[in-house]
Amino acid sequence: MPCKLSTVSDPRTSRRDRLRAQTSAEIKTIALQLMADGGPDAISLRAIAREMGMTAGAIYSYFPTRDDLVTTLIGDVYTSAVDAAEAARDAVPQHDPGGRILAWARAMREWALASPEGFRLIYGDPVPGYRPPDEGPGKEAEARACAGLVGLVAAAWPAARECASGGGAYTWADFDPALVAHVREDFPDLPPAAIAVTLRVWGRMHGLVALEIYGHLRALVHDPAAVYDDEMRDLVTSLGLAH
Amino acid sequence: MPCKLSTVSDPRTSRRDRLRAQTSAEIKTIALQLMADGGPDAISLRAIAREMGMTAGAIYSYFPTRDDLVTTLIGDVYTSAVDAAEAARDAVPQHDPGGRILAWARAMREWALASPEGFRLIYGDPVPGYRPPDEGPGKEAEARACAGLVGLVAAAWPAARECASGGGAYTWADFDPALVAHVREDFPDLPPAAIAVTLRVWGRMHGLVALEIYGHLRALVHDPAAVYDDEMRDLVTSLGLAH
DNA sequence: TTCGATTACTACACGCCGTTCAGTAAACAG
DNA sequence: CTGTTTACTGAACGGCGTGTAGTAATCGAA
Repeated sequence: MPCKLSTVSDPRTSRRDRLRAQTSAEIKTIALQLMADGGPDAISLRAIAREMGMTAGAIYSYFPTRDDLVTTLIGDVYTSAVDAAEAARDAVPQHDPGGRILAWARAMREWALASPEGFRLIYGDPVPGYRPPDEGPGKEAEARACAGLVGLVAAAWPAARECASGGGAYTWADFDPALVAHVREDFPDLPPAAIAVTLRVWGRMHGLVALEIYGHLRALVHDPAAVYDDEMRDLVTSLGLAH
Repeated sequence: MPCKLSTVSDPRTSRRDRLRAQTSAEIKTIALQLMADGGPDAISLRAIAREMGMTAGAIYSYFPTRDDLVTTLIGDVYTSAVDAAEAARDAVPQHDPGGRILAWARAMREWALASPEGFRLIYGDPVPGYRPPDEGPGKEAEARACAGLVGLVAAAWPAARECASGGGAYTWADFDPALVAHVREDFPDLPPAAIAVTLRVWGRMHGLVALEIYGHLRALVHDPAAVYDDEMRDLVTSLGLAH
């Protein structure tokens, strides 16, 4: 425990700063809790303040507007989701690229089912009138997710090339420069078509989960997990991997 | 033109009924217009009434609540989308099942791009706090869409069976009874696994479009259409069809 | 044609929301 | 101890969905 002798304590974390960080964290915690209870639209500054015994205006000392609070929440939630996916992937040995893809996919689906509001926050209309910013922790987490997927595709690449055949020829210029730079640094031998395959893999992992989360699947099939697993196994197979 | 002699005109469509239907249609038109301009959350009863030179309360003579209005809009929009998909499919001859699948998929994507707000209305959080009802024209349109997809899969079935291998065995009891009845009546030779394949096809068509509409793809690739087309061609191939 | 009933609509009120702003009291730095 | 920065309150503004009482027009039938 650090010394309590100095009334100023550490100059970088004064008492005020600590209280501020604590309050800021409490706001986010309560916001996530409200979202879990009543959906993303239940995140109202007044409700948060009510829960904290404060006034709505007080929150403006911490977040300049409600959308900024939501943006921060998206960053946190997205990061936790990608953490879960990476952990699940890394629990499968590298010599089983198909298994790593399955692990990633299942982790993403289970995360989405565990906190559907988080999924809506990231992949849907988060809240009325909200438009995601072009940068920030949310985009950073998305970049991590994308990089993870590229890694999965790269591990399957020699065989997965088949999957890309038939499509038009891709150039590096067809994709986001930042993503391209990342990919060419980590996987120098990968052709541009691999990014297209990665995006397709992403779409394939995303589709059934999105339908399920938004209630379009639940009424039609009793066990969406089985269908999703079939689909993901087919995906792995179509990438030329065994499982 | 029907006679204007009788002041009562047709008893089934009295003057009141005609005015009522007209006003109701105007409400929906303006709602769709507001949605196209400012997203689904721009559909506010007050804005609609303002546009019509009325008071917000007047709309309650036509729709018991705002969610009912949205539900009606979802039905209209979904129906128009399915109409477009069916028309595109039927423009391709039946002896080209792969082409019909491609046509359906492209029509759905183009419809979504043409009215992304409509897509969000159906496949996303339509408006804050809205929960879709268990019945109504929306569900009916969804049933039509599902039936259309089953038809596409059925046309590919002898070859598409491969796609279903590897997965667990499905029973009719695994799926929605209404859907099952529909399928068994129209395609008596189809096994239960075909429904699972249909749902997977749906998910595959949906995934990339959802990512694109919600802005997750646009930043990464310049031509999402090319990627989507690759994916759909791969889908057709994996169903054992040529294109 | 006239009269009672139905209907469309307005006006107003209630409670919710995000946001802003002047004022206050505490915590801080020197 | 003093002057400044900070966190917070309380009230206000406009907008929202939703009810409710009242009004004026329309309708069905005597």
